[in-house]
Amino acid sequence: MPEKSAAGGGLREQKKRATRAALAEAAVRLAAEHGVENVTVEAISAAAGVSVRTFFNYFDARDDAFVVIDTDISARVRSTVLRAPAEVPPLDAVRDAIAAELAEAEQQHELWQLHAEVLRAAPHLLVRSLGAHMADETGLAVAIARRLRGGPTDVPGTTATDEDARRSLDLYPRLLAAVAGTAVRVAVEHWSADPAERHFADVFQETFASLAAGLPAPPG
Amino acid sequence: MPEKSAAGGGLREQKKRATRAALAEAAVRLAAEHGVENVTVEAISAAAGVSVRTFFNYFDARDDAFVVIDTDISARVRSTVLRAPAEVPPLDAVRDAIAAELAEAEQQHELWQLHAEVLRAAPHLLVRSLGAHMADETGLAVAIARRLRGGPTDVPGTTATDEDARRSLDLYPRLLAAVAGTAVRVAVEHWSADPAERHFADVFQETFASLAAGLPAPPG
DNA sequence: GGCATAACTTGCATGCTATGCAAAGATGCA
DNA sequence: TGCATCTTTGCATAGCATGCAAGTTATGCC
Repeated sequence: MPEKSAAGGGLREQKKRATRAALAEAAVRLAAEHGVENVTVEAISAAAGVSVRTFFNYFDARDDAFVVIDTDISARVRSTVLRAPAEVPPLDAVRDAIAAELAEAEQQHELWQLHAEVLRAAPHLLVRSLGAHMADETGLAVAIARRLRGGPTDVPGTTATDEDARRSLDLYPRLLAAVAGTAVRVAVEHWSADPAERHFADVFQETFASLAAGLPAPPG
Repeated sequence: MPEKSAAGGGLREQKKRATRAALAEAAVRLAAEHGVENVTVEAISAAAGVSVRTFFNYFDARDDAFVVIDTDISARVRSTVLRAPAEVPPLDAVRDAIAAELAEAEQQHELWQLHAEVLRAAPHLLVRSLGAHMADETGLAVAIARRLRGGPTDVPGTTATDEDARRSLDLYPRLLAAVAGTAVRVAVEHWSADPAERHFADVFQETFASLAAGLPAPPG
């Protein structure tokens, strides 16, 4: 029964963390061994030493147990984006924030490996996973929007193209957040098709480079 | 019991299309009226005039009924992309193919509107919708890849940067397909938040313009 | 037309997923 | 210690999803 990162306040809090982690870990290990579809909630609960009913106190749906390893990744991405120097372009800021998180995650290697394996065998879970992790796409969009408002030129007055800018501003953060998430997913999928060939970081950077260049046809 | 677009081969084929469409339409209408969570498979099946068991012959899961409205949109997009003149950049080809389909879809206005409404009220369905699009995504990626191979310069021999190009080629079509899908979703979401303010086509074009420019920070 | 075949639909049986409720147990605090 | 609060659990219930076998309907071939 491993604990989560920062050991929070009281005993209750710790126990909850431990239970959630135990359930998630049990789910992933069982799935790696027997295949996702052959793992029942009952089995997961038993392996974690709690009742089935308790499982559903922690997860809204069976699939969610396979999906969330670290709950607050998206929060960290948001705050990293906000802390980036003002002169860094938004796309770069998002890219670097995500890259940092991915590098971080690789340190929990073994479980992460299993997790990736499980997700690769179950595409519908991969969607759910990326959806869950960075996913409060809307949250990231808000962070980006805030970053833009408090941006480089600390805005004296309103310009002539004001209305036009505001409209763009609404659309742009949403688009950037969504596209970034998609890019990560594509990078992971492409890389995991043949993990040996290239480092993931390499694929990741190429993906974002293509985005930054406006998705031109590659030479060839 | 409306029929689908191009009336396919036999009577069976037609009936299947009709049944699937009836189920999907019933699902969306019931969801719009009573809320997604209050619509049972039984109700959908009854409204479509088939048994519950038959529902599951058409959809793997209840939620899938709310997600796919027109099955062969993606097929038409693919073929349009392939038919585009060779000198058109990939991103533009994809944009125009999708734009054409969307213009088409607006003729079924009312149902489409309902569908967007339902998805907006049910975030988890939107995730699932993503999943559905991902299936098409691979198909679109293949079309893009083929288009690139049979592209402008009809490839005499292999160049020096060959390996590099091949790696890019694998990643690029996937990325373009995925990002295009995401862009459409974002455009729809943004537009549907306030449909009166702008024409959808306008938002759509702005979205793809931002992509083509490499997602630079908007002026402001 | 009439028949054999393949495809589609249906009801039944079964097992898993998910939620509400109330009782019992664990924890935190004075 | 004893009270207030949160958590866990079993039970009941409803809906979701699949396999199977039997009944219906289209299709192709004579």
